[in-house]
Formats: sequence, C-alpha cells, structure tokens
Amino acid sequence: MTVTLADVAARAQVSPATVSRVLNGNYPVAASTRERVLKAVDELDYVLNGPASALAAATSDLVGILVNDIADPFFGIMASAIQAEIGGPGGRAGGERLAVVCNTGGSPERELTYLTLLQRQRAAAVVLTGGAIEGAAHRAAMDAKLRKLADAGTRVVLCGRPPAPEAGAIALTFDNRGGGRELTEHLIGLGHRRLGYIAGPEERTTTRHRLEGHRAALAAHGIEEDPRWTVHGRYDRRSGYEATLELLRRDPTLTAFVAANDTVALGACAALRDSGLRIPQDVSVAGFDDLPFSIDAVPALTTVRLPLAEAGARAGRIAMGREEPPPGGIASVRGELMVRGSSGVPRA
Amino acid sequence: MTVTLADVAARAQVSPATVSRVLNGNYPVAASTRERVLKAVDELDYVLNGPASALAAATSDLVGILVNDIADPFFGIMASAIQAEIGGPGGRAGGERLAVVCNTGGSPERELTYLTLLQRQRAAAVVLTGGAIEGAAHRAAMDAKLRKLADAGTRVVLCGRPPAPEAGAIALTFDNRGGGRELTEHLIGLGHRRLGYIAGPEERTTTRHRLEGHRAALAAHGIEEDPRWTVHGRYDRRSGYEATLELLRRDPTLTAFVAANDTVALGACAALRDSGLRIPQDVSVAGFDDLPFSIDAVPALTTVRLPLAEAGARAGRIAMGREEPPPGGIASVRGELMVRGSSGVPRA
DNA sequence: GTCTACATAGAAAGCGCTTGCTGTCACGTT
DNA sequence: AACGTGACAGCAAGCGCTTTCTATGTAGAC
Repeated sequence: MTVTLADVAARAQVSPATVSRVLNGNYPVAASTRERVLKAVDELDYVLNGPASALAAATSDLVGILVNDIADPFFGIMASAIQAEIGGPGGRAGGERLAVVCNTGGSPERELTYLTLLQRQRAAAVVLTGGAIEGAAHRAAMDAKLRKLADAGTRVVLCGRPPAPEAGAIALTFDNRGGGRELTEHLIGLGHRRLGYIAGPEERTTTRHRLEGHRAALAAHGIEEDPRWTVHGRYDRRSGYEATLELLRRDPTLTAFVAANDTVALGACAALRDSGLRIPQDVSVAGFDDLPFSIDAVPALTTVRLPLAEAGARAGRIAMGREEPPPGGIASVRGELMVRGSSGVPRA
Repeated sequence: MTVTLADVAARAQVSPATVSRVLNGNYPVAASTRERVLKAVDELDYVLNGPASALAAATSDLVGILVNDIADPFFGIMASAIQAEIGGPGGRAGGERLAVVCNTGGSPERELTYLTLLQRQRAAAVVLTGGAIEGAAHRAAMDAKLRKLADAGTRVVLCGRPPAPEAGAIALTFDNRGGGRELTEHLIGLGHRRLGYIAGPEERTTTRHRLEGHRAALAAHGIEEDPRWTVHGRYDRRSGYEATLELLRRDPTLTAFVAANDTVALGACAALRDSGLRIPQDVSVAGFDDLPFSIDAVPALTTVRLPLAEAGARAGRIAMGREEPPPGGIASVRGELMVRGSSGVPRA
C-alpha cells in the first residue's frame, strides 16, 4: 500500500539503513549508491513517515508558534517573520521544518493545551508571541510547562512577551511601558491635559504595561488622572468604538484619546467622527503598534512603531539556534514614536 | 528520563495496553481501573508521545491549514474560523487536534513542500485557503499531491479556492467572478464609464476571476475597455498606491478605481488623496473582501463582502467530518455588494 | 606480500505506542 | 450442576524508521 523505506531499499538493492543515511545525509555513502537510492526514492514517489522517524530519532521537525489572535495582523506579521526564519519549506537549508502557528484566542486553557500538544509532538522549538495572560496561577502553570519543554530539549523563545525567568526561556520583550510613556508625553507636550485612555483586556500584560507607561507620563508631568478617563475593552475596533463613546459620555471635555493599539484607535476615530468631532482639530488620537493600515487612516495615526517583523525574525533565528540569544536571555525591544496627523495641539 | 506508557502502567499496576485504552477511551475499562490509571498519569505527569502514537495507530491528530499570507487578515480570518472548528484545544470533544497553519507566501514550491511535510506527518486533514496559483505545471503537481493525500486518508478541503476535480477535493469556492461583476455594475449604474482596475498578481486565480467579472460587466454594458486601464500588482497597500498613480498618469480622466481587494483599495485611496482628488466627489473607489478595517476608511469603502469566517467554519467542519460535503463536492459561496461612501455619481 | 586503516554497507535492536487475539473471572441460563 | 456469555485485562506482534556495532573490501604502509 504505502511505500516504506524498505521498499526503496529493495528497489535500490541496498539495506534500509543505507537509504536512511542517504536521506539524512549524515553518514558517508558512496556517490553511486546515493544516486541509486535517490533514483528509487523518486521512482517510488517515497515520502518519509514523519512519526516513525520522529519516534526513532527522538526529535521532530515541528516548530510551534503560539499567537493570541491569528486574525490580528499584529500577530500575523510576527508569525510570518518567525516562520520565514524557521525555514519552513523554502527557508534555509538543513532539513525542512514544519513551522506551525497555533491560535490560542487568548484563552489560558488553550495556551496550555497547545503547549502540551507541542510537547507531545516533541517539537523542536516553540515561540510564544504577544502579551501573556496575567494571573499567578496561570503564570505558574505556564512556567512549569515551559520549563518542562525546555528540559526536554525544546527551545523556547518569547517574542513580544515579558520574560519568564522561572521557565528558563529566551525573551525578546517589547518595551510597552516605555512606548506608552513616550506617546503620552508627546501628547502632553502638545498641550493636552485631559486624556482618555482606551485600554485592552485587563488580564493581559500588554494592557497593563502600556497603561502604566501612560500613567507614568501623566505623573511625571504632574497631571492628576481622573479614574473615569480609563475604559477597558477588547483589542478590536468595535470595542474601541464603544469605549470611546463611553469616554465621551463620562467627560466630553477630553482633548486626547490614547488607544491600547491601532485597531482600537481606528474604532476610536470612527466614534469621534460619528460624534461630530474633527481629528486633530477638536481631539487628538493615538494608537500603538503602527500596523500597516495605520498610515492610511485619515488623518494618519500617531502611534508607536513596534519592529514586529524584525523581532519575529530574530526570535525565529534564536529558536533555530542560528543566532546567539541576548545576554542574560533577555532583550528589550524599543518602539519608536511615529508622530502623524491624528495628534495636534488641543483647541484653546 | 522521560515518562512512558510503561511507567504509568507499572505505577497503576496494569498493562500498558490498558493504559493506552484508558487514554484513548475506545475500549471498555472498568471504572476503578480507569481511575487508578488516570491517577498514575497525573502523578507521573505523563505526556503521550505523539510520534509513537501516530506511528502505531497510523494516523495523527494534525490538521494543516495552508494560507498564502498569514499577515493578511483575509487569511487570518479564515484560518481563525477553520481552527475554531477543527477543535484545536478547547474545541469540540473527541481527541484534541493540533490545527497548524502553514504560510506559503504564495510560492508554488513552498505550497508543494508544505503538502509533503503534512503528508509526511500523516495529517488527518488539510485545508487550502485562498486563490490558487495559475499554471498548468503547478496545477498538475498540486492535483497529484492532493490526490495522493486524499488516497492516504487525509481529508482535503479547499476554502475560497477554485475546485480541483482531478484532486478529488471538497471545494468551497468564492464567486469572485460574480462579485467582481456586481461591483462594477454598481459603478456603471452610478454613471461611470471610465474605470481603472488595479489587479492583483497575474498568476493568481483570484486575480483573474475578479478581473473577468469586471470585464464581463463592462462588456454587458457595451463599454469598451482601454487596455491601459488595468494595472497588475501585489495584494498590498503599497502596490495599490503605486498602481493608482500609474493609472492616473495613463489616463487622468478615469472616474472610478476598482481594486483587487480592500487592502489595495486603501492604497488607492491614499494615492488619490495625495493627488488632490476627493472621494467620492471626484473619483469613486471600490474594494473587495470587506475586511474589518474597510468600514473605517474615510469614506467607508464600497466593496464585496465575502463570508470569510462562515466559509472557514464550514470548511473546518467538513474537514473534521462533522458536516456533509456539498453535493458534488463543490459549493460556490457568493459575496454581497456593500455600497458605502467611497462610491458615488461621477462628476458631470 | 602481510598488516593496519579507512571507507562503506548491513544486521539488528530498539523508539513508545496500538490493537487483534487470547485468556480469566463472575454471572445468568437452562 | 454444567455451561454459555459478557466484561475486562494482558500478551505480543508490529508500525517505519534510526543508529550502534559489526563485517567486508580496498588501499596504502612496511
């Protein structure tokens, strides 16, 4: 029925061992023999049995990439960059690896389960992207799982996620706090004193860090924040729209709206427009991430650019052992403030 | 070192066979025994060896999802919906499956290689999303590969891709031609007679079908098309921007710009704005897909909504054998014209 | 011309799991 | 009282590959 190594061996008149060695290319095989084997492989249209090979060799060529939301370009861009470096097909030489992206949907259980599944497959490496989920219990469970993976030989890399020293993972962290602070300082510099903040889900580290940066900027400039100026929601447009309306209701005198990310900012812009406010003449808006579409907003979005693709590529290389991990296993990746049309001087 | 089935068996004082049966739950095991085994599994922190299990059972719980560009929400949305149905962790009961998305980047080789890798892993199912790559050779190679997969027991489903009868795959096709036609007819209905078309890459079926629909509409209304009115490019914003500038250069009297998709349309809008043209007063713009951000464009984009999530979910269910395939194995999914602010009556 | 060394090929022992088949009880039947 | 009959549990044979160790042939080395 299905062609096996033995079939190829028979056809090439060699032993299965030799065929295996030709295929793996890590043992001397005479050129003539190799050729004969390759010919047989081709003629028989032989495809290696992955599970069998993984079982015998005790390693697999799977590399897992965990993302919170695959439909969100924030993750898509990182995943794409990681995958390009992993090799996937067409990547660098050295044995093709199957880079698989797993969508956790931001659920703690799914995150854990995917990790188990990956562990079960004896994945060669795992890259976790984006913010982590807050909560001591989950955090501990994750750390334990990651450590177990690492101990089993799976390389674990965090990309855009806070370090997990307990887990012994390499971390490329985004400086969300610094970026958030810089962004808000820009707004303050323009003269804004009443700033609304549309935050993400409470249970995400990304949310907390960005908000902390925002508040740090406020505090540094002696601006006292009204608790009503912050609204939490999901990381999507719809949520941004509604949160903005809510903010407007709570305090119509706000002059600037800082969103947790660009997608949310877009929703905010829509809400403001629908409320008859002009950007940036009446109110300023700022996002975070600098996703590709942000420059197309009208006016273009002031935001903090995160080097998503670069960080992803680096994480991918580290996961493949093709680049040295940063000293201490932790590196902080900074964002860059992009001042564009959506932020301006507040109305007198 | 690593815990195996045998260890669990020893601890629970049963045979490995029994442990396996408890874990797979497809054979009667006394409740008390089951409990003992489960306890041992838990205490030992046992994780099944995926490859070994796949080898012995001759099936795996991997499901592959092929996408052309993971950073593009068009694919992200479909992938997300498919994955949700596949089960991934947290999905329906019945054994967790590892839904993996593979990013082909639109490269024929990578597409084929991923399929081989999936075949190698003895994937349970494979879903191919989005347009196919044109070209008889590649097409034949794909069909052969898909057929082989299907013959090996892997369920193959196409989502948003033209049918491949040769390959014996289930296909959920988007009616790109019909949508393209309807869209252009809307523009013609508004009075446009000089329409520029910003097409995608030539070698994609999606590109061709949408363009054919556009031309069919033109022909149906007796509008003769100037070959200069079509420009090909990539499916991204940048490309849309440049193509639009080129179109403007070739014929500044165009009154409407139809883009291959929403992302491209956004680029087109930017180019038009930068050229001092107002939308829709001076020129109309239309996209395709109705991605989430399209409604946020200013003005909101007239486009054709494709039920990406619905189609993906259905494809996922079919792949899992939880829904009957459409009669004949082929279903055409229609788009819906969304008329919004970006299209209007041409200037007199 | 015998001996050591190297290059290459094969034999065979698993890797950790699944599953068909074979027991072994404890019951309910006749 | 003898006997089918389920309900469970275990044995053991692989699944298809990798890899260690061993065998063989050939080429220099002395």
